[in-house]
This record gives sequence, structure tokens and C-alpha cells, in this order.
Amino acid sequence: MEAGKGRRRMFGKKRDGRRRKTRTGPCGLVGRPQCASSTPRPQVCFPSSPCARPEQRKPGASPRGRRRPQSRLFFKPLLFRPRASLAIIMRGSSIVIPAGVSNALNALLFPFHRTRMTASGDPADAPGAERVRFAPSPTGMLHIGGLRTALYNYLVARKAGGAFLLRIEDTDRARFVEDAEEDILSALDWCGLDYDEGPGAGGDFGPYRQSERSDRYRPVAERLVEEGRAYYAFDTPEEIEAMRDENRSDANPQPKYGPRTRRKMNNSLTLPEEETQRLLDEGTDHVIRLKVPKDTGVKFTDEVRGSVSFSTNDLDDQVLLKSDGLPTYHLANVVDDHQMKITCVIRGEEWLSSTPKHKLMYDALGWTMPRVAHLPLIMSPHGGKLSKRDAQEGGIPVSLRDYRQQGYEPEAVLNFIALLGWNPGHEQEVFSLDELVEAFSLGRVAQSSAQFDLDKLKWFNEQHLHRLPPEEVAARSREAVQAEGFTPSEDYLTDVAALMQERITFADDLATDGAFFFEAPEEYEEAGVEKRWKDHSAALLRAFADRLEAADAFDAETVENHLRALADEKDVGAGALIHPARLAVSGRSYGPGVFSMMAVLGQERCLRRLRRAAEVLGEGES
RNA sequence: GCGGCCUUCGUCUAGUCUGGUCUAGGACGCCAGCUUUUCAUGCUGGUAACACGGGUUCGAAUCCCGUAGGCCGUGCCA
Repeated sequence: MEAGKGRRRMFGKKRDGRRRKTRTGPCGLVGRPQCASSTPRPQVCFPSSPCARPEQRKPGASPRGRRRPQSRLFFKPLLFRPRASLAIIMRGSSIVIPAGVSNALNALLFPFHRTRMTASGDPADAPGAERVRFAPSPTGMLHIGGLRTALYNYLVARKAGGAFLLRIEDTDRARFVEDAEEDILSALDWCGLDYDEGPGAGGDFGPYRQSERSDRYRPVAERLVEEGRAYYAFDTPEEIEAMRDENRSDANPQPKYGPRTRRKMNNSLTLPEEETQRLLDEGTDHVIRLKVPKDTGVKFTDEVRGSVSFSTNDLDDQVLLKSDGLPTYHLANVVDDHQMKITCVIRGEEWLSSTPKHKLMYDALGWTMPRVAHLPLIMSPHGGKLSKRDAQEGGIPVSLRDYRQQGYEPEAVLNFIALLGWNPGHEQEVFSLDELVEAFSLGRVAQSSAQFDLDKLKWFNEQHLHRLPPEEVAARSREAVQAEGFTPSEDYLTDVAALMQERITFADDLATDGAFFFEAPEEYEEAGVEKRWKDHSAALLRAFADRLEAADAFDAETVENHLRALADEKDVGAGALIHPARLAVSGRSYGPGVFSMMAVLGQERCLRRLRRAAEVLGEGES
């Protein structure tokens, strides 16, 4: 039941509180009010609408917290909405309409609306079978924006109990980058975004690399040619450039290969049939272009933006099949999404203007376009796209590889990007991946682009680090600790992590901020010495060391008791001992509590450090 | 140029559909205080925004029109 595909849209427009510029569209008005309320209502609606099958409503489309009061306008749309009347006629009947017929019917009745009413008995379209995909192109290292797209797809799939697919869009041989695919795979793996179908994961709709399904595209393009919806074009790049040069003007700096110019070009529309055939037979380089209709509106509903419309006059005759025989993104994307039974396309906003082309193709092919959701872009803190320069000059991680290298935790990265363009509608900010799945809905995705905020990312990293069990923090810091030349035991490193984790930003900081746990300080922080080291400090520390040497236990409490007892004995404040002891033991004037720090360090190390400090710092520098 | 999308504290955002409860809420950052042997955490408080101009209305962040700005697209790239 492809019918489900139109459903979310009906909600999309009104279901939440977002501003939607245009809110026309008959179905939304028909289906919505009932669905927003649990009150039983008369069954007057489109057979495929949500009210007919409430259990099928996708969780991703869940409305905002606020319940919509039952509208007094409920029956009004029925009076003048053509689709609604159709619904009434069909209500209760169980006729199954073949997709092609229903598409044609819809196209006839509602030329500018996407098809909503299709019916088929395909089990892959079972209720709740949401199928979404992340379709990166292996042209470089995975970008943070790409990861966010993957995340949102993942969230939608998991929440709906559907499938998350990974498809590699490698149709551009010129921009292909050798290790890009591997980088994508390892990035997803690092984040824990597992996919159900894709390279290496199998699936019933493979292969999942477009280069491996290249024989599937030409027949589709040729079918469009046969049906008069596309045509062969033999123009060389130079000829096209010449046409553009000729037509270029201030008013039209980028002339199109379209309805107005295609008549003058070298293609199967202008050439005699035999000539076209001859060129084809001779294997002349050619492309297949979509024949974009003139003066036609193309309208669709975007899950995050509501209704969006374009005029075909702003589109050019999109190349579908390139002269190397490979499909362009547009063709491959449409064919694959259809063949893989994708129910919702979630991608970056840069694709919004391509969507009308896709819509035209779906319509020409008699296929139902999946729902679409265009995500707002992630911008650099300086405005504009997040670029390599931001990474190099601003220290801003851009590719996932940067995040890893800079020591960010995957949980934090996911949490941060999830909230860059989406919010749960309540005040929770720190989320685990599972919690994100639970809370996510496409309807709460923002429409405006978001600037990257490094401080906030760091804050998220701290938050997640604080919540991790010490053993885990220890494990994650291991590599960095070892890189510094330290090889602490697992237990010891865990104890250190427990003390340090709430005062570091990255797990790796354990190796630097906690270095004194692994090697004795050589020098003592100057400002600290100046402030805390007094004339009597050396003597006090020696006495403290002696006392500790005789202690039979060395836990934090024991150390503290001894220190306080000694302070009493010597008639000084505890601070007179505490601060110099910290300096002695860590070389610093700040850090974890001295007692627990000393307990972790152990008796032997502490005695040595206490005495050495007394030696080196002597009778006071101040 | 044209087309589309977007516009609430410095930043991420709630609120906009269904106008009053918004003297606009939360978070990051920053500042101050509390807790504390230090630092940090934690907690409390403070700082700071409805792009602009018209209109509709008793009432507009919210609806309408316009303007400005930003972004994306405008390829045999994806």
C-alpha cells in the first residue's frame, strides 16, 4: 500500500506549530482533524488517509504536544475539495486500483498535486514499513552535515521500526575518491549508526552501490524517450556552451537547455528519426534529457517546510543519462529510491531545488514519489558553508575524521548535531542515541539553517564524558595516555578517570591534565608556590610524610585524618598543609581533592613527592 | 539576474498553524553568588532577542502585504 506515502504529508502541514508559508492542499484538510483527536468520528475521508488507518501513522510525524481542538470547519473542506468528494465515493469500497491507473486518475484530476492514491498489494509496503536511506557520494571524507542527514534518517527508521539503508552514489567517475566509501562506513560505525541494508550489510534490494547497478538506469531513461517524456541529445559540451554564450544576457546569465532552446539543438526532437537512429547506431556520444514541460507548476509537500512550488520554466532539460552511459544523480536517485521502496527521502536543503525535477520524473514514470524532507544546512560560525578553511583556521571539526582526531566522543557529536536543527519540544538537552530515537520527529526539524557552535559542542562532550562510567573514560583515554609514554594498569587508570572525568573536556585530557598521576612533577607551578608555599611548609610536609609513613592504611579518609590531626598538633589551619601537599604531589594548585588524589597515588609515591617538594622548595620563596 | 527556502538573545532554540496566559521561556557563552581545602562539577541569580516598514484587529513574535538581509539552486557534480 503505497497509499501510506501520502499520509505523513497530510499531517505535515498542520500537525505541528511551525510556520508554513503555504498551506494549501486538499488532503491535509480532510484527514487531519480526526487524526489529531482520538474521538471517534464519521468515516468520511480518503481511504488511504490516516484516519482510515490510524495505527499506521508514522511516529516521525507525531504532532506536537498541543492537541488540536476539534475544528468546527471539519466538514467544510468536503464541500469544495475535489479529492474529498472522490473519497466519499470510494469510501468503504475495497477496490484495489493498480498504481498506474490511480496515478493517471490523480494526474487527471489534480495535475499539480502529487499522487496520493495508489494501491498495491506489495508486502514490502506493509504498515509501518518505513524505509529511509542515507545516500552519500564518495567524493571526500564524510562531512558533519552528511552525518546529521544519516542520523536523522536513522532516527526516523528506528523510531518507526522501519529500515535504514545506506546507498553509495558513485556515478561520478571524475570525482570519485578512493577511500571515501571506507571513511563513510567507518564514520557510521564509530557513531553506532548501524544500517539494515547497504554495502556489507546485505538486503533484498541490492546492490547498494550505484556503480554496481548501472544497467538499470538506461532502460528507464529509454522508456521515457519512447513515451515522449525524454529525448536523445547529441550536442557536444562546446555546442552547449556556444548556445549559452549566444543567449546569455544580463537578464539571463545562465541560459537553459530547455523548452525554448531545445528546438535549435541537436537532438531527437529536431533531427529526423532516421538520422537519430543512425547516430545511435554509430555509437555517437549522446545523453538523454528529460523533456521538461513548459509553463507548468510543480508542487509538492516537504515534511519540514510544507508546501513548495516551482515553475518548470526555471528548470532545464535535466540530463538523465550521461554520455559515459552512467546516470546522473537525478535519474539514479529516482530509480533507486523507487526500486528500493524508499518511503521518505531525508536529505540536505541543497536538494530542494532538484526536487521538482524528480517529481516530474516520478510522474512521467507513473511512480509515486516518496515523501521528502529537506534539512536546513549547517553553517560556519562566520556564515556561509562549513568549509575546510573553518577546519584549518578555526579549529572547527568539519569531517568526521576531524572529530575523531580532536577527541570528541561519538555520543556528544550525535547529540550536538541532533540539536542543530531539531529540538524535542521540551527542555531536555542531553540525549543518548536511544533517547534521540524516542524523542525525534521530522515535524520538529527547524526550517532555518544553524550555525556551528564550538563551545556548545565542547559542553556536550563534557556532559557525555561526565556520564560515562570511569572504566569507559579510562578505556577511551588509553591511547592518548600511552602516546604520552605512560602505561598505567587498568585499575589505576580507572581510579584516575574517576577523579578527573568531571574536570576534563576530552577523555584524552587525562593524559595531559592528569599526567602527574603517571609521573612525578619535575617543577611546581610558580603562581601556586608563590601563593601557598610558606616558610614552614617544608617542615610541615616532612612531618606529614613521616606520619603517613607509619600509617597502616592509605585511603582518602585516613590521609585526611592524619593531615587534620597534624594540623591540630602544629596549631595551623588545615589549609597550611593541604595546599602545599597538593603542590608537592601534583605540582599544581588545582585539581581533584588532595585526599582522594593521594589515596589514588598511593603511599609510596606520596611520601616521595612530599619529601622531594620539601627539599626543592625548601624554606619558602615568599 | 532568475527561482526557491529562510529570518526570535552573540550562538542553538521554545513560542507562530489555533492572535491575548509572552513584562518572550530554556540551553551554550559571559558575569556574580552559594557549596568547597584548590580547580572543576553542581546549584542560584544576572546579561542579552521577536530583521525593517505598512496593514488587519480591542489586542500581533504570532495573520496579510511590502522591503531588506542570509542561504541554496541555476552542470553530461552530487
